[in-house]
Amino acid sequence: MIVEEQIREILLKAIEKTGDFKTSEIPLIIDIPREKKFGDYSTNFALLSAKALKKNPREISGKIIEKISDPSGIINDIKIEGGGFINFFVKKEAFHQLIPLILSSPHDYGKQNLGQGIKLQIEFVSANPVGPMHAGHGRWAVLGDSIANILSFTGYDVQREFYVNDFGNQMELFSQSVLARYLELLGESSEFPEEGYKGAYITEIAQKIIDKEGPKFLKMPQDERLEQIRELSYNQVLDLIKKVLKETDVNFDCFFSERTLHASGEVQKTLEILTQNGCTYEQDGAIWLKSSALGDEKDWVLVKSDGNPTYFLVDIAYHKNKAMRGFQKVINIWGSDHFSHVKRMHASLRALGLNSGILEVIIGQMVILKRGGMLVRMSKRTGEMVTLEELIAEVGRDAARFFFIMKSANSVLDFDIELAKSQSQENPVYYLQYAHARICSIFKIAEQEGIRLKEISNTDLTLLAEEPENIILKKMEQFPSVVKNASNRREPHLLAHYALDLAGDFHSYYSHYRILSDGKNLTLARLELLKALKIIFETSCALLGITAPEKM
RNA sequence: GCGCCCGUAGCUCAAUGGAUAGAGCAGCGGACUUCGGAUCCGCUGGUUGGGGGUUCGACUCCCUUCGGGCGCGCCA
Repeated sequence: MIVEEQIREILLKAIEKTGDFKTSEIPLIIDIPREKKFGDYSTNFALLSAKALKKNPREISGKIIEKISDPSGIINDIKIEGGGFINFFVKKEAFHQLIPLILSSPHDYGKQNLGQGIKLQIEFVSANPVGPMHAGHGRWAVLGDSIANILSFTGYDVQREFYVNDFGNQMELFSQSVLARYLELLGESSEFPEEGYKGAYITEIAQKIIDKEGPKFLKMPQDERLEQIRELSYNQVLDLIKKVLKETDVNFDCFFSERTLHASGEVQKTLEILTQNGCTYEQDGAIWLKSSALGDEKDWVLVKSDGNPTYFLVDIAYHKNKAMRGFQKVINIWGSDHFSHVKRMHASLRALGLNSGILEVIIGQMVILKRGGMLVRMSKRTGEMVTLEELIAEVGRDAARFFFIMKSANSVLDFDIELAKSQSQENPVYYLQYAHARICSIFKIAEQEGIRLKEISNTDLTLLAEEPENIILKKMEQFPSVVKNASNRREPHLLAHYALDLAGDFHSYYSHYRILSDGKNLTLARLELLKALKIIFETSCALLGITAPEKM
C-alpha cells in the first residue's frame, strides 16, 4: 500500500474514534502541500467539517490527532497549522516500499478499475472523406487516441470508432467536382459546380483516376460515371485519411459507414419511432423534431421538404445504432463549431426513449494554425490549407502529438509551425524522452561495467536518503492519482504535465548525484529507483501516444 | 441579441475551493577534466482583463462588465 493510502486509513480510523461524525458525511481529502514546511501530506478535514460540528477547526483537528495511532510507524510528526490543517511528516523510508511495488508488476502500476469494465465507445475525428485532414482533425485524433488509451488503462472496455460520412450532399458535390476536373484534364468542356470543392487536391484525385482508369468515363452516361467517379474518389480520400492516421499513430477499431444506416433501413425506422413517440410534426413540407420540448432551445428538421433526411436524422439513427450495439457509455469528440448539436442529440435520445446520459460530448476548441506568427487560413472549399500529413512531416510525429496534447482541449490552440519546428531541439517532448533515454543509457553502462542488480528484497533501499530521491519517490507515488484524474476528466494534458514535471526532477537529480558511484550498495539502490522511474516514463509516453526512445 | 468556451509573467500554457499562483520559451549570468550539455543552477518577470458577492479560504463558484473565439440552416 502506498503512503497516501496508509495516511488515509490512519485518518479514517482516528476520525471514527472521535465518534463525532461519520466519515461518509464529509469527504476526506488528502493533499500534498506545495510548501515543504507543511509536510508530506495534509488534510483540510477539520475546516470542511467545522460548520457541521459548530466547532473551531483547530479544536477538531486536535481531537482527531489524539486518536491517531500509527502501528507501522511511518509518521515522523503531525502538526496542526493554519486554520486547522492537519499536516503529516512522513519518514523517508516509508516511500521506499513503492519501488518493489512498481517492479513487481511494471505494466500495472497506475492501472485502475474506474470503468468496471463497462462497454464504452469513443468516436472521434470522423473527418468527411471529401478532402485531406487538417490540423484541427489532428487535434481530435491525438486527443481521442490518448483519451482512449487512458480509459482502457483505467478499466473501460473501449472501442474506437471513426464515422465515415459517405452519403449525401457533400459526397455528390465532391464527385461532381472531381468529374469536372477529370473532364478538364482530358480537354473536355465541363461545368464546375458552383459550391464545388476548389482545392488543388481535387485535380490530383482526377489525375489519379485518369492514370488508373483512362478516359473511359468520357462517353459514359452522366449518372453512371458520376457514381463510379464518386466511389473511386472517396476511396482514394479515405485511404489517404487512414494512411495519415497511421502515420500519426492513431488507431481505430471500426470505420463505421453512414451508408449502412440508410441501406439497413435504420434511418427510416428511427423516424418511425420518433413519430410513434409523438415527438415529430410536419410544417412547411418538412418533418421536425420537437426538440424544444426535450431540453433544446429550438426544433430541428429531420426530413427536408424534398424528402431527403437531414444529417441530423441520420445522426440520431447512428446514435441509436450505438446504443443497440450495447455501449453503456458513448463519448464523442466534436469541435466547438458543432456545439449546438449537443443539446439536440441529447433531446433526440430522449425522444427515442433512451437514456441521454449515455452520451457524453467533449467539445474541443479550434486550432489556429500559424506560420511564423502569420495566420494560415484554412478552407476546404478554396483548398488553401496545411494538411495534417504535411504538419506531421514538417514538425515530427511525437513533437506534433505532444503539442496537441499538452494543452487543455477547451482552449483555442495556437499552433505555430515555425515555432514548433524551430523549437524542435527544445520541444518539451524531447525533454521527457531524453529523461527516458538517459536512464536507458545509464543501464547500458551499468551492464558494461558488470553491475548486476540483486533481488530487490536484498537491496538496501534505505540508502535512498537524499532529498531529491524523496521528492522523486513522492511524485512517483502520485502517478495513479494523476492517471485517475486524467481519466475522469478526459484530460490527457494533466498526464503530460505530470510527466514533464517528473522528468525535470530526474534531470535535476541526475546532474547533482552520481548513479553509478563507488558505493556498490548505493549504486544498486539508485538503479532500482531508476528502473521504477523508467516504467512511469514508459507508461506515460504510451498513454500519450508518443515513443519512449532508448537513445536519441 | 441569446448560448457555450477562453482571458493568468514579454510569448505559449499549467494550477480536484486550500497555505507565499507555477512551468517552458524569450532575456541576463553561471555549471567542479566523471553515468549523454537535447541537461543543470541562479536572476529578472504578476492587481490571475475590470468590479461586486458567497466562503475560514477564490485563478477556481455566483452576479455584472469589457475583450477574443465558436455556434444559433430544410449544410454537414
